Amino acid sequence: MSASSTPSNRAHPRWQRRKEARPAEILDAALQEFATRGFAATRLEDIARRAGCTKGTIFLYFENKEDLFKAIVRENLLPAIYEAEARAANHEGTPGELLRELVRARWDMMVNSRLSAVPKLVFSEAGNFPDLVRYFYDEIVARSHALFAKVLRAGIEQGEFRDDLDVMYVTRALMSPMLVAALWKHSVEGHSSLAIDGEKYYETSLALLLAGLAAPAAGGNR
Amino acid sequence: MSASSTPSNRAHPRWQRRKEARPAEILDAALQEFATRGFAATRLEDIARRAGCTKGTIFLYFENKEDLFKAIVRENLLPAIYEAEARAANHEGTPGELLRELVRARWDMMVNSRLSAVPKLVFSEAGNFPDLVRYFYDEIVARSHALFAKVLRAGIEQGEFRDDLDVMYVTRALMSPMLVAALWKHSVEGHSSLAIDGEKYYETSLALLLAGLAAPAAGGNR
Amino acid sequence: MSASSTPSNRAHPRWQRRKEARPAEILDAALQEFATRGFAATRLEDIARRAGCTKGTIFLYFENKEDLFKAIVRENLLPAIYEAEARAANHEGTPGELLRELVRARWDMMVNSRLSAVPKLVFSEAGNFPDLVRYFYDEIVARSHALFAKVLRAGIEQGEFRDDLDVMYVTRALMSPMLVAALWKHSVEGHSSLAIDGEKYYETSLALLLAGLAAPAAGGNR
Amino acid sequence: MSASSTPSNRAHPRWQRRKEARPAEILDAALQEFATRGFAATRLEDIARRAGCTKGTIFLYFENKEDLFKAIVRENLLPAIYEAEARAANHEGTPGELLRELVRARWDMMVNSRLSAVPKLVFSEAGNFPDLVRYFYDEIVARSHALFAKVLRAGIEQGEFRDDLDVMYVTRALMSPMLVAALWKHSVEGHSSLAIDGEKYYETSLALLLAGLAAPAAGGNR
DNA sequence: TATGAATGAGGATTCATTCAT
DNA sequence: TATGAATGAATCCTCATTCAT
Repeated sequence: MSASSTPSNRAHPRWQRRKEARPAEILDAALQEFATRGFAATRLEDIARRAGCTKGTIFLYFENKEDLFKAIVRENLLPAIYEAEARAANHEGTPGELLRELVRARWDMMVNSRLSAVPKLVFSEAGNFPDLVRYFYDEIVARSHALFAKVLRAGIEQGEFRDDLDVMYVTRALMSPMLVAALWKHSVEGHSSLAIDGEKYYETSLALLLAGLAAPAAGGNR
Repeated sequence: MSASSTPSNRAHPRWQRRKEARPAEILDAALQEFATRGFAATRLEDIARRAGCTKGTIFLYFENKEDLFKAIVRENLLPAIYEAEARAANHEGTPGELLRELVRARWDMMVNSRLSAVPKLVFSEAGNFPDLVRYFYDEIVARSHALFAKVLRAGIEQGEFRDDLDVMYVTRALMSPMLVAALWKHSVEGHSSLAIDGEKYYETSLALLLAGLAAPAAGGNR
Repeated sequence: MSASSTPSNRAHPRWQRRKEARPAEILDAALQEFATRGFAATRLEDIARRAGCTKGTIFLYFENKEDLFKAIVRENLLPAIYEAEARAANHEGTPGELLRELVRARWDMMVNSRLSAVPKLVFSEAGNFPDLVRYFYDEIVARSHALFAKVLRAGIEQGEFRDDLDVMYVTRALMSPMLVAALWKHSVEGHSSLAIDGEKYYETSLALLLAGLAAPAAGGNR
Repeated sequence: MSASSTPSNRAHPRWQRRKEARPAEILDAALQEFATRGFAATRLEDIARRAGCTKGTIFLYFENKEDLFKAIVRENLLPAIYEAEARAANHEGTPGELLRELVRARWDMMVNSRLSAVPKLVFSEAGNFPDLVRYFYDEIVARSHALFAKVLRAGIEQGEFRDDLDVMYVTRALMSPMLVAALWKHSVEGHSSLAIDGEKYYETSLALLLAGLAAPAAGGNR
């Protein structure tokens, strides 16, 4: 509408800014509500209230409830995943170092960020949205597996990692704690007083898995 | 219609009287449906159809939909957990052996049995049934943690397990693959073609975690 | 079934007696329940419980709920009304005395007997059972009016009652307290602590109405 | 469809926005329907149709069916009763004149106005809504009794009314015809052709009761 | 004759969606 | 663009009625 790129010199900046921010605000509110209650149990009115608008407004930006749901995954996930892959591609160091870094980054995305709600959602609603599962699997899970597998194979070749395990299942083992942490955060925590220390969970899991992954010492006694 | 006077050879008696079997059949059908679609999205009619009865029949045995939901966890879980604890109490062998056995038994219960639907349900519906979360935590999670922690501490004392990790978080690390496997089974699998090999997942995870848990070799070079 | 008229010499007297008493027991239970809650809000199970049988049994004796409802009025009312009319026909005395006696008898039937539930029922359910209203009106109300009117006219002719009022409306005035007393009994009383003294109500109303009905004294100054 | 751009000349806009008027319209429709069929037998759809809206709209203004029911009594009755009391307080004249006026005003409210449905409702539903009975008794019945009793006592003191009757029961006797007239109107009338002439009923009843209430003439011959 | 498990139509209630404002 | 009153399809739940026992 305006040629200017700075919002401050518009006539009605606040209102205007809101107009552009609305879809994202709604998406965000929806993500939280859906992750908390599930798709079916979430009322659009709850989302609207959290987004600071009314039910009707949602329909200005999204076809219907289902469309809103799918947009969450679409809009939230891809940018995050592209960024993650880009960072990984630029890394230098041993496979062990790279693996640690990859896991850390993925942990921060899947557990510590706003996006932690997505895995909860996908697991919970898989039965109602098979398409979503496929999408999530192809775009997130499979790509992650490929990324991790590459690093694992490099580490095996270089003798840093043990070579008696199926790489694809090692990847899954590395991912399990993240998934559980994300789910825990959006299910047990917040609805009870049963929080866990995420960092400690991360460190303990990683310590076990990476130690278990290390190639046996040269004249080793494993 | 038939000359015979015995009702049993009628093609389709309008209904069967099955007072004894009904509640369990309904509970089972409900568990599957709830785990698949979630509480809110499941229609009682779907449960009824799967249980081989009609909507109305459900209300002969359960107060309402919520009562039915809670009964699933109540009736299914406790017997299983008692049995598991009893088995553990009678075990003889090294902590390492006992730990393997415990994990295996828990895996079979949480992943391979009909009960695998329960964790899926609890995670998904935590936001709508906080009481349930607390119940599940107290009766299942906390008890399991206590059981595992005891074995872990014994192993540490006997020098079999490393002593630099927080026992409670080691327990969580051991449990993570089970949870993910159970969730995977009831979300990704069956709604897509993305099955995983449970046994391979089990073995790989355990191999990594137990190797990582082993105390460093005497003159060790870990 | 049995030629014998004494129940005591039957083979299974108690059970047998029950069989014959059932319809009446059910009708009676139904009358109470319907009068308390109304037709629609009364569940057949409540009636059954009060009658000491089960739902199914009701259908052995009555077509359906509506049939049961109509039977109440049919079976209960006519015998009572015939008896009342017979008693009135045999009376001797002044119109004033006869009127007192008629009112008293009607009061006992409509307020003090089990039948007091019927007027409550008829008023409440008139909208749902227009036939019933017509039946009740023709069989009870109209006949009563005719009976009372005859006595009133006799009293007027003999100079005992004043002659400036419409006889049919005098009848209604005489009936009003009975109706209110019956309704009160089955609505306000029993659901609150607001009982009234029926006899006092009777006496006061009658005292007022009969005094008001008396012909002005000869050289009267009323 | 029409060339005009004003929506008002469309044949049938799908719905009308009538926030202000709706509650009263619904309440009024509900009063009629409830009084006709009773609470349980009335379907919300009937009320909606009569109110010119759909079922859903009712729930915008009332919690549920029961709330709607209670609102009828709450909203309709109190304003009427306050007004009635205010009018009585300002009256001047003999107790006899005041009594006539009170009865007339009450009759108009209880028999001739839209509110005549309320007594019918209260009597019919007393068994299902004991709270309502208590409320109705305290707010309407008890207050009316007090008002009438005061006038009656004044009349007795001034020698205008006879002094041999319990004032509270005289009040009841005065009220009975009104109640019966109101009930008649909402039960027998309209569902059959059995209308009565309200004014004649009023006059006859009052003539009898007031004549009966008059103190015996000085050298009287009662 | 009596029971009560099972049925299924009916009605209250919820909430995504529409649309007048 | 935003609102929120109104809608009506969808679903839980009740209960009269049936029928195997």
